[in-house]
This record gives sequence, structure tokens and C-alpha cells, in this order.
Amino acid sequence: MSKENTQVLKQRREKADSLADLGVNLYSNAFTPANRIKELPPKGEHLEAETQDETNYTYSIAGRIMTMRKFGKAAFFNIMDSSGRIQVYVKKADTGDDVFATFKKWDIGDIVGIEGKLFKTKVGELSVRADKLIMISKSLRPLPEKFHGLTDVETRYRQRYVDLIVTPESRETFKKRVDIVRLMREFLSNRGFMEVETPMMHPVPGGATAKPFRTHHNALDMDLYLRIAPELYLKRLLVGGFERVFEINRNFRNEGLSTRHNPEFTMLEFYQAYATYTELMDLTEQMISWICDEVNGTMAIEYQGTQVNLAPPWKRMTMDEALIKVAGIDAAILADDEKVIALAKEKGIQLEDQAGPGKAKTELFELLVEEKLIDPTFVTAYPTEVSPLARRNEENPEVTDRFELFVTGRELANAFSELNDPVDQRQRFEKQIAEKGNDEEIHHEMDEDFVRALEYGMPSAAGEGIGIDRLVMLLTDAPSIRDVILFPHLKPEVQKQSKKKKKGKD
RNA sequence: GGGUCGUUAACUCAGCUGGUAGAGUAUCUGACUUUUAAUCAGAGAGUCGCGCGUUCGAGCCGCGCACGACCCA
Repeated sequence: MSKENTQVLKQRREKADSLADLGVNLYSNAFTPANRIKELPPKGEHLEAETQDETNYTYSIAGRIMTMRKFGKAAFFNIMDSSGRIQVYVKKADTGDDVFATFKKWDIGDIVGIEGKLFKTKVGELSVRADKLIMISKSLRPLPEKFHGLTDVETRYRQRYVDLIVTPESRETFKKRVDIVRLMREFLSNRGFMEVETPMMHPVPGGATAKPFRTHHNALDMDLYLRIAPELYLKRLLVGGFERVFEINRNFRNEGLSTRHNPEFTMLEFYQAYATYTELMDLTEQMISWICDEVNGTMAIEYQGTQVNLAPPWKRMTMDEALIKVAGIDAAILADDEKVIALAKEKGIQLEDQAGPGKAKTELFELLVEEKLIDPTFVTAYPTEVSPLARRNEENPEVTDRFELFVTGRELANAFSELNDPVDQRQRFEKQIAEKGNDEEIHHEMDEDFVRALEYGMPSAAGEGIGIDRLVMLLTDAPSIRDVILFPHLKPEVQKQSKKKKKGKD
């Protein structure tokens, strides 16, 4: 990168050098603004065009120069800080010849400090008339074009810092993300949930079925796995007597990337003792609809051109009901194990030999129903066959006390009443290990300590996971998960080869 | 993994049927004390993603590779 030597970069460096020769500190740490830019408009609101603030107060602001309009002996430019943007007017007569001479070498992109008084221009734009000008950080690279901005998504992801400078929508998205997570914490805290931090490095990967990242601890000389889910640790805390816990943090899965998958992603997981999955449906619709309203000012939003209404109550249906009502499958077929499997095959679903009707139903659901669930919908009564961690329904052991939440055709949350029978849990672990699939990287291991914890007694409980990235996508109308992750994973940039070498000379 | 599309100046994009590479913004020089996509005059800036091939000649055609986007698995 440092080898880049384009004309523009050379000119910028030369200009910086010439400023330094004039005695300007290009990277000064001596200016601290007393004001944020957003404080100024209310102070100058009342001013008439072409009048100056009668209080004659001197404001002090700092920020990045975003536009520049220079004249012979004066200039207008806009500076932006994290709170807003304002126009600054510089006049040679105000600053003196020497300062104005250095100002002439300021560029778009420089970070500067300004002291001056408020006034309105003849077209009525509130501006700061600069008395003092201080260079805080000289920019050596040109910013993207002011009119079109930065449209190349690859550059926006790789150089997020540039994206954030020039793309207001991108700044808004990430501010909203911060708000969403803050509100989530507030909502859960208000309901007595404790936020906890459990290990990110696990000796035994568990709590989900996914390929883990493996790492190695040198001093202990042991392999560790970046966690694929915090579930088993949060449940240990239920055993310990913390009745409501949550964690918002990263999970890592060593799988493919897509517009909906990043290898590290953020999950909210929370557990509530003595609750059932039904209560979590209530909690979930309250939480998400409230957050949406707080962040967007409405519960009726648009996602990628589709209207979505998040106002509660949300639809609830069992998987069978969804297959009947949404996919139009005959109830008689669903009641017959062989017919369900036959139907799945007829629809082109490939089922393994040992797959039962539960698997067939789930596949049919994914194929025919999921994408049609636009407004939020809780789908309950997942087949036991596909829900190894969930508690069986006490009336119908074929299904579990579980729901998944779908919005805009996408899974947003997964929850169930938790299994707390240590004997059953041990058997399920053993079954998973015995059925070890053909994928070497997804390996289930017996978590002896977790079973031991359950043997002490875990209260009945319900637990849920919500994908924060997907929720942020929904609430910010972002088409790709990379638009809501500040630094998404991409393959490494290829460094340009600096020279062509002729081969074959020896 | 498969398919489609993209990669040209710092940024946004043109580039015809294969014949010496274009614009706007940005930059530089000059003019300019109320502009706001400032204006006016002039100038510089490119290994056309990388490699190989076809051709007298390739930004353009063919093959391969890299990176990215979208769709599919």
C-alpha cells in the first residue's frame, strides 16, 4: 500500500510537506472543541439572512472537511463531526495573510478545528465565520466523489472507514445497530435478566450442530474450539441459581459465507427459569416490536420493497397448520407417515433412508412455507426428530415445545422449553455421537460436565436465541449481512505486483 | 461446488464492427471576498484486475486465474 505512487497521492504529500515547511503541525493534538456541531443550529435558528449572532459568542468545533469552495480571498467549506455538518466561512481579512496562506493548502478530507461566530449567509444558511483555523490531521488521500459517493461494495466493505466518512446511510445503519443492542439490553434488564459472559473458547464444542473453528492453547497444550453457541454454559448458570440470564456476543461457525451468513455473527441467547416457550413468544413479540418502534418510529416497516407489520400480536401456528394453510397440503397426508415422506420425495426433496416423517415435514416446510411467512409468524410444534435439544411436548411426544420465528421469509429466532432431565440428555448426546454423520468436522462430543451439572438439578426453563445481525438487517432494510457488520470477512485483497519481471535470463 | 454479471484515472462511469484511451468529480496552475454539485481559463493524471493465446494490431475475441456481486446447491 505504501508503494502506491499515483499523481494525486504525490501532490497531496507535497502539499503536506509544504505546509509543514510553513511551520504547521500536520498532526496536532492541541485543539479540543468546546462544541459539537449539532449544538449550533438551535443557537442560530432565529437569525435573519446576512446577520451575525448578536451574542457574539465564539464557538469552537472540530471535524472533517467534506466540501470546499475557495475564492481568491475567502472560502466556504463544510465540516462534519459525529453529530452533524455545518458551513464555515473564511475571509483573509479575518484571519490575516499568513494564516490564510496556510489555509489555502487545506484539502477536502482534512480534519480541522475552527473557532468563530455564528451568522447567516445571504441565502440564509447558518455558518461559522472563522476567527481561528487549526490543522488537526492532514489527509493524504482524496475522498470519493462528492456526488455519487462510494458505490463499489467491495471497497465499502474492505475500507469501511471510507464508507463511514462518505455514506450517511451506512453511518445510520451502524448507529441503529448500536441502538438495537442497547434497547435489547434495556428490555431484558428491566425484566430481571442478568447479562453474563461465558467462554468463547470451548474444550467441547456444543449447543448447536455446526463446524467449529479450532485453535490451540500452547501452555495447556490442548485444542480449543471457538464457540458455536453459548447454550450449555448459560444452562449451567440456571443450575447455579441465576434464574434469568442472557448473553449478547459472537458465535463462530466454520461454514460458507452468504448475504445471510458471516463466519462470526452476533447472537442474543437468553434463558428464563420456570418459563415455557409460550411465554417467550410473548416476550419476543413485545421486545422486537418495541425496539422497532423505538428505532424506526413505527412498527410498520418496509424490507427490500415488502411491507412488514411488526405490531403485536403475531401469528402463531404449528408446523402442521403451516403446511396445511400456507402450503395447501391435505391434512390427511400429514397424518400418514408414509404419505408425507412420499410427498416430500415427489417435491424433489432428497431424504436419507433413516429420515422419518418429522424430517420430511421440516423439509417440506422449508421448501414451501418459509419464504411465504412475511409478517412475523411463530411456528410451533417442531417434530422431535429434528429438535434434539428441545423438551418433548407432554401430550404429544412426536413434537417438541419449540418455536421458530420467521419474518420476511427468514428465520429470526429459535426457542424451546429446555430439556433438563440428565438421563435423557446423556442419551441424546450418546445418540448424536453414535450417529456421527459423514462430516468429520461436525463432531459431537460428550460434555460430561454439562450432564453432571444437570444431575444437580436445572430448573424447568425456556431459552431462546435471536440472530442480532439478521434483526438489524430487518430493522435497517439492509439486503446483506455485510451491510450490518462493520468489518465483514472477505478474502484478502490481492496486492498488485509492482513490477513485471522477465524470466528465462540466467 | 455450479451458473450469470462485473473489474478502464483517486472516485463515478463511457468506450461503436479489433485500429494510438474518454467525460464528470477530485488534483495542479491562474482569476475570483456570500458560495453551496461555485464559476471562468488552462494543465497533468491510465501496467484498461492478472496471465496466456488468436491477430499485422486486443480495453474489446478465446482460454485460464484472482477478487467481488447476484442466483442456485
